[in-house]
Amino acid sequence: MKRRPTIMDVAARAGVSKSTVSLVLQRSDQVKPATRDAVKEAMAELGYVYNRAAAQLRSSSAGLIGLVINDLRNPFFTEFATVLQMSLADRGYSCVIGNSDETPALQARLIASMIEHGVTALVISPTYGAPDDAFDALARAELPVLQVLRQTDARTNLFPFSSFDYASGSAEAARHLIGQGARRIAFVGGQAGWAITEERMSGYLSEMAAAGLEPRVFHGPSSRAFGVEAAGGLLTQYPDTDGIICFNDLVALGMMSGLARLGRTVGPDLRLVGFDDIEECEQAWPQLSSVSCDISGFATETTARLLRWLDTGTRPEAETRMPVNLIARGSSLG
Amino acid sequence: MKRRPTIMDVAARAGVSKSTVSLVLQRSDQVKPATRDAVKEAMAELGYVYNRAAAQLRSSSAGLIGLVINDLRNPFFTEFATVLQMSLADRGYSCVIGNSDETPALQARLIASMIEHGVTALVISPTYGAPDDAFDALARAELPVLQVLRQTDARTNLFPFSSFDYASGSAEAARHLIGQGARRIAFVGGQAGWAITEERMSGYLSEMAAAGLEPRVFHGPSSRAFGVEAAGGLLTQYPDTDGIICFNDLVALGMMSGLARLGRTVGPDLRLVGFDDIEECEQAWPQLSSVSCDISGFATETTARLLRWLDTGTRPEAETRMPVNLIARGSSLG
DNA sequence: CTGAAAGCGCTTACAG
DNA sequence: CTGAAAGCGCTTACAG
Repeated sequence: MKRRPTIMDVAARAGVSKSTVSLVLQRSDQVKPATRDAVKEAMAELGYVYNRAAAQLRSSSAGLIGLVINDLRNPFFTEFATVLQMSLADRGYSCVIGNSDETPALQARLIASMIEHGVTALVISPTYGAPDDAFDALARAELPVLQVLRQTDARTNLFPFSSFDYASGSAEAARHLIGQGARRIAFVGGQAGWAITEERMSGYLSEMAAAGLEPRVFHGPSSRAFGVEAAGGLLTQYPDTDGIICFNDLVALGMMSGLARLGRTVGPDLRLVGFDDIEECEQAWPQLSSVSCDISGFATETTARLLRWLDTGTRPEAETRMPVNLIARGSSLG
Repeated sequence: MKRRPTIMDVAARAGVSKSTVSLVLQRSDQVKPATRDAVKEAMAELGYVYNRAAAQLRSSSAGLIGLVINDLRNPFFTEFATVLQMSLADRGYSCVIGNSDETPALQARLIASMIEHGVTALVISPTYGAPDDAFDALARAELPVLQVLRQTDARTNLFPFSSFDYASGSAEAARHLIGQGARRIAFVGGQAGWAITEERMSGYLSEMAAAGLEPRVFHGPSSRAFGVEAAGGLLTQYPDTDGIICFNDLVALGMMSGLARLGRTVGPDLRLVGFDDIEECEQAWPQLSSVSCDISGFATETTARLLRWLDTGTRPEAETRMPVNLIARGSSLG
């Protein structure tokens, strides 16, 4: 276990002081090019590796961003986390990541651990059901924190919130189904009481009311398994259903599968719309109509918003909503 | 921006020296319970937060594990990464994570950045096509490194490799299809030339040869999109195909969808088997037969293997294979 | 443009 | 069982 070379070793080899090496490391332009090159050569020769822990101790920033996600297995969040990690890596930042698995206790531990690691900032898609003081440790640490996709802490002035305009998305989906002739339209999925369920349902409820139609709502987990199971439950209770808007694509895709199992086909008699427009929608058969949320664009925008905050020191606006739009496909057309 | 309290502050408040505080932090049992409680109380009162960067600088370990994954969007790897992260969190470790996206240059940058962050160890499911010296930086850093799911560096004595026994899995799948009466069986998916493709195909090839049957192979990306597209290509070239083994479930699920689009149904005339047994197999209709790899068990086993290495200092055996087993479902039965 | 010096917040022998 | 001291590898004013 030989000692890793330090800036002292590099300095000695390059014949400069360690301050100069440090300046080269920080790409300072007050170092003469010739000196810089000599230092870089010495680094290469010695196999020098930058020690971020030491740098962080002194300057209190290690280029580490914390990422806490409520459900990393859901492809919607996987895509968000992956694109965010990759775009941050492009800008020289690393990511510590944690799946809170919709569990407040786990989320609390993850947050604490990321603060200990001295993350520069935190991006969190929070778990519902956590105590109101869940973010207090973050406030005390005076850490830049972005709430994304879900807002659980009301202090959006402290923890800016960004998401999609879900309400108008479900309104568009409802108008689309009504326009296609559907009348007995159900909303399926989404945990009762979650703010995001309310948001994704609100446009449906208002459009149904505007059209004088009776809503029918089936809440449940946002999983494929629930969709499969809900197909039977829904058709038992409301056999005449002719349109379905699902809380998300997983539920919708599960529903398609559950309906197929019951011998029902999705199409003119039973129109189906999902939410999120994950990649799989296009590959399903029939192709799944969905309210498209550009999650990859949202992730790069999140990176941009965060780095602007870190660079300029000005907090982003309290709430931002990215537009969504319905992609109508075979499951609700024809 | 007030200064965070340090162990000095805690020591002062508790009326002990900072060494004692440090010992409490490390759960040393040479501190008298009464003293320990006093220190803990002082910490709580001051809102003390452990500074891992400082600890790491001194002791060169921050409880950070690096995780480099070739394709984080593939649910098989997502599940692995998620379970690994969660089981490591259970043991007090955090994860820096990076998606190399099957890109050698990205992988190299991720590895370098993780070394700079001073990770305690690295778990990598590597990208194919990287230069032979891709792992050299890791060897120089003398970092414990586990190659998982794919082996790209031959030095398994340095970088122990663990994966599944894919060859016997595809053999079992082939025997199953032959037993069900299929004779014109194709293997679809997997990039030509990748070791993992060879492994997953080898059992199929040997069983076909043993049964005196002609193999038919369609290589391509391991994605759902490829599966959709391959359905047409396969049936055009070999319309009489009566059995298909796919490189992974994504290809198989895409294939199911592509076949449905062409008006073909999976079942007695065209039996289908996937690989990995991701959760979706059970929810598809017909349910998808698949070679089950217990990826979640593999992830917790990886955590155990890694921590054993860190705790005892003895490197795990050079190669480990977890058994797999075929789960026969509707797509290949009846 | 470069160097000497202090210090970030811990851990780790070493005394006592 | 507890304390005093050194040092991990950087960055950051401050001189020159």
